[in-house]
Amino acid sequence: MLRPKPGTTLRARKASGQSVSLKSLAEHLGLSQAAVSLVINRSPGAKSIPHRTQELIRKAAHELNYRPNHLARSLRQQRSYTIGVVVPEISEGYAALVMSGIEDHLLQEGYFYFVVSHRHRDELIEEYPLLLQQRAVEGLIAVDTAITGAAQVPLVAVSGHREVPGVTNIVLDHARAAALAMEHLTKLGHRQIAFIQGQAFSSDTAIRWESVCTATKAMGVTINDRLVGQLEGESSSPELGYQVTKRLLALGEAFTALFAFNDISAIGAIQALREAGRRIPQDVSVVGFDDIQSAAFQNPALTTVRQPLREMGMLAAETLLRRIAAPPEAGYPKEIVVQPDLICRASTAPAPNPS
Amino acid sequence: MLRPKPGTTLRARKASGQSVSLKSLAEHLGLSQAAVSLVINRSPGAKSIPHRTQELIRKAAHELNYRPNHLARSLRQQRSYTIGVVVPEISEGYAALVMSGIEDHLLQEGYFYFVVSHRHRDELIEEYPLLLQQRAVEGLIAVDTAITGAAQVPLVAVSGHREVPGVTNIVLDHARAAALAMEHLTKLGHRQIAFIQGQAFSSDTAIRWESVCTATKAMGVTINDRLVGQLEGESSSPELGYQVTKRLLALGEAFTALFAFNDISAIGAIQALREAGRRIPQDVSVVGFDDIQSAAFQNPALTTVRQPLREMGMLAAETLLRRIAAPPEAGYPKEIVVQPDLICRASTAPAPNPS
DNA sequence: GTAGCATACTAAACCGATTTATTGGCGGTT
DNA sequence: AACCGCCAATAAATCGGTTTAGTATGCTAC
Repeated sequence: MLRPKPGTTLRARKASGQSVSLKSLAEHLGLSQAAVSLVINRSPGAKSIPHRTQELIRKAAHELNYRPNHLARSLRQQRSYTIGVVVPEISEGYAALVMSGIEDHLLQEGYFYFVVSHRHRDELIEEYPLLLQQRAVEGLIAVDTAITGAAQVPLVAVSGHREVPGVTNIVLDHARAAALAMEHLTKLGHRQIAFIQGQAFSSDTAIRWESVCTATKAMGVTINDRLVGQLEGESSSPELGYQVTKRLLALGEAFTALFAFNDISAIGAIQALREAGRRIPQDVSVVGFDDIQSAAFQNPALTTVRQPLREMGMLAAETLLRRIAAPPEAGYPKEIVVQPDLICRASTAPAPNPS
Repeated sequence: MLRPKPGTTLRARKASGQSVSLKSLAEHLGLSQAAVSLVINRSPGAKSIPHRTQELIRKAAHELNYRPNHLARSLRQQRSYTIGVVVPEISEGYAALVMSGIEDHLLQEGYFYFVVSHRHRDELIEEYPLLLQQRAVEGLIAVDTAITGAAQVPLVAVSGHREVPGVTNIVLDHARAAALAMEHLTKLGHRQIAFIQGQAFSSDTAIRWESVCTATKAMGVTINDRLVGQLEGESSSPELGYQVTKRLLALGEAFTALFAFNDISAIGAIQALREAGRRIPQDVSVVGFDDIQSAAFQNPALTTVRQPLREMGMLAAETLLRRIAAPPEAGYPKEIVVQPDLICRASTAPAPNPS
C-alpha cells in the first residue's frame, strides 16, 4: 500500500515511511497550516501567536519529525538555494580543488549545488547551463570553461577569460605567475628554456603564453620556437605532456629547463626526460603550474607556480552568493585577481655548466 | 521593474529575461494549459489532439523558448530526477574517479546530483543524508562512507561494508585483491613484508586487513607485528604514509617489501624509504592500492592493485536507478562484487639477496 | 430520433509549501 | 450601544506545472 488512507494516524504514517506534511501536522494540532508555517519559519507574522502555542507547534513538529518539502518551498518562494557548477571533468585535480573550495562556502550558507562535466564537448557546454537553469539554479560557476551566451542568472567564471557581459571572472595574475617562474629559472642560470603550451581549448592557454613571452623578454631571454611544444588531446593525463616532450627531444635542440603548462604535463614531461637519460634537476630543471595535490609528492618533488585553487573556489562561491543577494540593478565585479606563489621544491636546480 | 505588468506581451517577457510559463504560452495560443502540457509531454492523453494543433503548440513553445519549470513538475509528479552523493572529500582522487563514473550514467539518464563532502565528521555523515532527502532526492550513493540509520530512499554504497537493511553494497573482491598482491610479492621472493593499514574510520580497513592475513597465511608467509603500521589522521595526503613509514623504519626491523593501504600512502612511503637511503625497487618493493590516476606517473611507476573505481561508480548509479524504478516491494541486491587487477609497474622487483 | 462513440478539448483538483488579507472575539473607551 | 484596537489565528491565493474527470460537438448506426 503506497499511501495511507485518509484516516491513518500520523504516527502510523511516520512509521510507514511517509513523510509528514504541513497539512497533516496542522490537522494533528487542530490549527491552520498558516499558523504552523509562520511559527516554524519564525517569520514576523508569528509575533501575534502566543508563546505557549508556538511551543506546542515546535514540539509536535519535532516529535513527528516534520521536514518541510524543499521543492514546494522553492516553488513558492522562487528561491532554490541551489547553484550549478560546470567543469571540464570532475575527476581532474584542478577542478576537484576548486570545487572543494566552492563546496565549503556553499554548504555553509545553506546552498546545494549540481555538478556537470562537459569534457570539452561544445554541445554540452552549451546545453548544460540551460538545463541547470531549468532546474532553477540561482547562479552558475564555470570552472576553466568559456560559457557561450549570457545566462539569466549570475555567473562567475574561474579562469574563464572571456569578457562576457554579466560574468565575473576569477583570474590569476598571470603576468606575475610567469614572472615568478622566469625569474626563478634565470636566476638559476637557465637560458635555453623549453615551454609546453596548453591545449587550444583551455581558457588559460592564450593569456598564459602571452605572459610568458612578456616575462621572458623582461629577463632578456629569447624564446626558441623549436623549444615550444603544445599539449594535444582532450585527456587530462600526464601522457599528453609525455608525448609533447618526446617530440621536443626528437628535434635535438638543447635546453636546460622546461616550463610546463601545468603540473600534470610536467609530470609527463619528467617521465619523457628520464627515458631520454636526462636527470631531473641536474640536467634539466622542470617547473609546473597549479600545485595540484600530487605535485608535492612527485619524485623529485615538483617546483611549481601555485594557483590558490581552493581559495579561488571559495571566492567564486562567495562572489556568486553576493551577486544573488544583491538587487538586480546593482553592479557586479568584472574581474577578481588572485596572486600566485612560487613553490620551490626539488625539480629545479642551477643550470649545468655548458661543457 | 521586476515583473512585467499583466498586459506585457510574451515577446517582451522573453526579451526582458522573464521565463515563459505554461500559462502564458497557453494564453498566447488561445488553448488551455492542459492541452499544451499534454502535447509537450507527448503523453497518451494527447492522442485526441489533431496533428495540426500539436504542431502549432510545439512551434510556439520553441519560438518562445518555453522551458518547463522543473520544480513545479517535480512537485506534482513526486519525482525530482535528482540523487544525492555523499563522499568523504570531493577533491580526493578516489572519490573523484567514482563520481566521474556516477555522473556518466546519471546525466545520460536525465538525472542530476548533489554532492556533499563530510570530511569524516560524524555529525555531517548523519545530517547530510537527511538534508538531501529533504531536497527530495530519489536515492543516495555513499562513497567510502558508512551511512548510519536507514534512509527513506534507495541507497547504494560504494565500499560501504555495513550490512544495513535497504543498502546495496558495491564492493571489491578483497580476498582476491590481497591474493594478487601477495602472490606477486612472494613470487618475487619477498618474505619480510611490511604493511600499512588504513585509518580506523575508513570502511575498507578491516576487511582489507583480514584478506591480507588470509592471503599471507595461504602463501606460507608470517606477518611480523613490528612491520605493521597504521595510517593516522584525517587528511588524504601522502604525508600520512610518510609518517607511518618513518615510524616503521625507526623500529629497525628489516623488510624487503611494503604493501600500502592505498596509492596515496604508498607514495608517502616511497618518500620516507628514499630518505632512509633505500632504493625502490632494488632494496624495497612497494605495492599500492586503488590505481588512482597519478599512480602510473610516479617515479618509479607504482605497482598497485587496481580497483575499477570509475566502473564502480557507473555500477552504483545504474543499480540505484534500477532500484528507483522498481516497485517498492521488489527485492534489491545486497551486494555486488567487482574484481581487482594487479597492475605491475616499476615499484616492485625481486627481493634482494640477503647479504 | 436517439443511443453510442470518437474527437477536441477544458475545468478544476492537486503537489506542499508561503504569504496576504481577513475574521471573530474580547476588553476598554466614549 | 457603538466603536476602536488588539489578539489569535484562518481562508484563500499563489508558485507552475500535471492529471483526472468531464463537456460540447459532430457523426454513424439502428
